[in-house]
Amino acid sequence: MSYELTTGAIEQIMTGEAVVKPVLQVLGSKMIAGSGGADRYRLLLSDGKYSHSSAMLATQLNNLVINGEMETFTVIQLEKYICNTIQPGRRVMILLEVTIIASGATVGKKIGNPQQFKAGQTSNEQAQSENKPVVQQPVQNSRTPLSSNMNNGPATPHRGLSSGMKVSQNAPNTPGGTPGKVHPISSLTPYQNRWCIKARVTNKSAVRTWSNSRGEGKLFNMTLLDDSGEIRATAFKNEVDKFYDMIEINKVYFIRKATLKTADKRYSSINNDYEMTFNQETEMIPSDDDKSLPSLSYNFIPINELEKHDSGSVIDVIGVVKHVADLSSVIGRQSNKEVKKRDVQLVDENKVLVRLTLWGNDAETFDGSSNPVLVVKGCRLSDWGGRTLSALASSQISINPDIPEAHRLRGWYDTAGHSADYSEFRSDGQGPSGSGFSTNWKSFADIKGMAVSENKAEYFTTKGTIIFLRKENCMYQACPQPDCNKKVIDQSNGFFRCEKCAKEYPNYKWRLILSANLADYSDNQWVTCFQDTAEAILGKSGEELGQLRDQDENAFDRIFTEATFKSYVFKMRAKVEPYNDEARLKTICMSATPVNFVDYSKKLITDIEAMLAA
DNA sequence: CCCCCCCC
Repeated sequence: MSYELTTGAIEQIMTGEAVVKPVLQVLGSKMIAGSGGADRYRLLLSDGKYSHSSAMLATQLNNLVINGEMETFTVIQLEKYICNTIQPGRRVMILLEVTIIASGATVGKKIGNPQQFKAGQTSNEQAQSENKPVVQQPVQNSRTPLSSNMNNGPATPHRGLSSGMKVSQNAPNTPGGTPGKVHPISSLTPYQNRWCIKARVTNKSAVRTWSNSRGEGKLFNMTLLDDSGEIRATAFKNEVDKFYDMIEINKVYFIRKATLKTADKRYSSINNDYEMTFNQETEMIPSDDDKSLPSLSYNFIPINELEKHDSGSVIDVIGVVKHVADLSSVIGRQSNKEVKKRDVQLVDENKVLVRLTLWGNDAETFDGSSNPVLVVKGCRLSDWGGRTLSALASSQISINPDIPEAHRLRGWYDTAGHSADYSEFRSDGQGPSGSGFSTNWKSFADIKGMAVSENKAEYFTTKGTIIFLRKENCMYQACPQPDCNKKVIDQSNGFFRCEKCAKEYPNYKWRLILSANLADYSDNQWVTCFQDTAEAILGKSGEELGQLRDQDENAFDRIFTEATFKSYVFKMRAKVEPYNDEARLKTICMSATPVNFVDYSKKLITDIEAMLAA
């Protein structure tokens, strides 16, 4: 098998031309030790004609080298890169995203007979000597909305790079700096440090304080927008004092000398791969309002496309409120506090319905009569029951906003949408979702590989078999009060003391807490079964088991033997919890239902069909 | 350097 490289790409890139997704071969890599674990890798790349060693791997891709996926002779495709001029005639490529086309072992040899590329060996080298990054097309594409059909309104400022890259307005002279050119937000990367943007502040959070094992402090976030894109910025401590009061939502500022880093999509819906952190050097200077700067930016995900996005990510959504549930409340598992909630159903033209949960004040004050158009900027996407949405404290919620998308949805709903049929998300391919039948099929291996985030429980369903039940300590003497299951202390005088009720009782009840090792097709897992599930698995009540243990040990043992190697559909709750300074996956079995083989076979057939279609 | 956002 031979692999074709993009011959001539290195020369083109090094002379400032944008080459879209070139295919190159790795001929070597070298670690450049950095401070504080910030090692970088420099690569020798070849296009078959020329080789060049001025290519740096973005640090988030370091693992590719560490794992050996970039060994010598590997053929790669550059999905995203930028090329910066360090000094006239000296360019450095930074690889931001690569696809491995073929491993070094598979290729096994150097392709072609590449010569070392030297700056200045071509005629157009002088054309590009400005210190301005040349960004190749796919970088720009990555910023265009995923939902183009819903993003063409004037309120969404995602223009092409050519207009975004215009360098027309000068930043002001400041005591601390020299005049500079205004850069588009979309061109900012962690790999350049001399830039100035002119942006409108479209959102500004309250000041928040934190305190954790790494320290404490205060911070606030803001969103900055220009006609090329948007970026999230965070200011901490001193910078909060310095900037918080002077920053006003909707005003325009020149900003420079902040730190750029890779954005974490779990925490924001801002359409940018990077985010900004203010530092002691950062300058933010008010400007006259520039009416050419847009004032709103949404990256709406159509409801039927929510499945294409990662569970846990933060997204923007727009829909008509088809149904509003009554206000209700739940007890937070973590906080143990009561929280108000309200579920609404959102629909759009694609005829898919999704549940959105509003919390706290948003839930209490929400008026969904008259089927308003609801816009939520920054709500969390979850895969509970297929796909559901949950508003966050940071979500910006707007009812019937004056934007084109909202007007279009209004017209559509009033004419057709109100009487249309909608499909709902479901993760199991069977049974109506939203009717307490929600299922999130995942294997034990899936869950272990997901690195379930702390504080957030993952609910999932798997078909598995009991392979071991621990008889020891599977039950305890509990407080006889109906709602108190606290363990009692035997006073050895015929009374049992409950510390929670601060009372002594002449009796107790048996409660089960059964450790079980379950196996599914992928892996096995120790799980905890409390009263109801333990009774279901053992086929005996806690009281019966308690008596049996004291009266007939053989019969007691037999119950465990007989319960072992039976299969069930298990509903589980998995969560990473700290345990002696280490994070452990704690899994609780919520229910164990005998396998309905007709239903389960149907599910398997659906899964197989989906695999074949993919 | 935050990043919790709750329930099934």
